[in-house]
Amino acid sequence: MSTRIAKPHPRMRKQPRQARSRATVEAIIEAAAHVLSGLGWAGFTTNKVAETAGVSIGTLYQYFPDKLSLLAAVRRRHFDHVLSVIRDSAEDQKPLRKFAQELVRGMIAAHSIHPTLHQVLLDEAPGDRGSRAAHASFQAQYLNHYATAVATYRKPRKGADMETVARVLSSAIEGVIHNAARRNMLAAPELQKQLVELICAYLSGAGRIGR
Amino acid sequence: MSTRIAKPHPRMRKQPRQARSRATVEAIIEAAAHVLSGLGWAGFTTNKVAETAGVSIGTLYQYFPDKLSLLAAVRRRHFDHVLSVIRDSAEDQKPLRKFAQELVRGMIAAHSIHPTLHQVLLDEAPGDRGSRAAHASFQAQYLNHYATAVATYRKPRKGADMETVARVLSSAIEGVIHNAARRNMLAAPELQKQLVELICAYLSGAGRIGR
DNA sequence: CGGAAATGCGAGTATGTTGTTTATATTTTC
DNA sequence: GAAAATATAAACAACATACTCGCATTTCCG
Repeated sequence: MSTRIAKPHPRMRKQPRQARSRATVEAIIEAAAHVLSGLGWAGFTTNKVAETAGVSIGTLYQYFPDKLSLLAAVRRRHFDHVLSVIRDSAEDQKPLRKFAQELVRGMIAAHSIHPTLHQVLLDEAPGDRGSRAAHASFQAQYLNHYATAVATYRKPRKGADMETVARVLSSAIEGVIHNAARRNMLAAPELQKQLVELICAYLSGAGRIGR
Repeated sequence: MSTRIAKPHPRMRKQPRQARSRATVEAIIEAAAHVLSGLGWAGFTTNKVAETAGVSIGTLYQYFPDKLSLLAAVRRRHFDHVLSVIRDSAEDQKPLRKFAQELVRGMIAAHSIHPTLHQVLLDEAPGDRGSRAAHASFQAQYLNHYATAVATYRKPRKGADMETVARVLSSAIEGVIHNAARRNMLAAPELQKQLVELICAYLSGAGRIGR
């Protein structure tokens, strides 16, 4: 076989070796997340990202072969973060309310840094061309954590598809948080309380009043 | 007083007089909604809209002075539609479950035509420059209808701010529908049922198990 | 120190996009 | 059949923006 091509990672043009460049790369990704969240995919330009990062455009292209690889880096970082939040809030057995509280607190915290990043990543930005598998994997894990929680806290009822319930729950939470983020209301404690109550009510399954 | 300036509407360059042109304008707005929903704000170009409408670009500019006025037209039409759905589902006294069912059915129907239009209009597209008042008015009415429903069906509980509850409810519903739209799952009856249950559970206020 | 490697710079380019106009053709009205 | 209304699409001008390249600066290490 021929020699391995010097391609350490398909997503990075040059591997940062010194501490300085590692900080630079971090700054670029952080700036990219900031721009993406603040200006949306339409306003996500490489020049803007470089400027925001306080870095030259040339420097950016020294580490990221193109715009999409930068997007992919942001996506990876954010998804890893969100995933860890969900995992933590459901890790060991705890009362429903406690679970809901931790989940809400965690999700809100995760979105407080870059309020609309999550939605932009899911809706506006183009899907991962290179690693569709990674994206699907995230979706699967994400849903799976919710499904686990549902299975734990919700008594199985007739004809209630686990997956659907998990999807409804997750998208409802995301909807509330996204909406609050747009209004800069993420910090409002009243909102957190209501979101917790929504979760608890749905999972403990009231509503079937008449029967 | 001086003569009224011949500016029938600031949003339309030329008023369509014949039936043919009225159909053209309608086709343009419809195409605009379609493009906006399918390609997002980033893909929303006047040329694309004209092409989709099966109309020349020149024709488009005969009736819409610029891109934003076209966007405004789409927004107006869509918001009017959504508003009427909510109004209808809460118009007269009916049991909670009935209300929820009609609301869900109506919202899903409204989103089935252009699945992601609502979100694009709210998130990606720039806000109305000309008629900020109109936009605010929509928001107010929208929330108000929800608040009314909340007041009707939810027994007042300690420290539960009506407005917050209404916002949580509306954004949760929007989140679920938006998410389902992205997956082409709007038609799934199981999803509708779960969404109804979510609404009922939250409004009838279970969840406070321990007390 | 001092040379080499790593890192950073930013003007410049090339390429495309896109909103809009305009001169012309076709259709409708009366 | 003339005038008004409507439709056409080529062309443009302005702009945006992803990306390169040659060179300057900093860090590493003997």
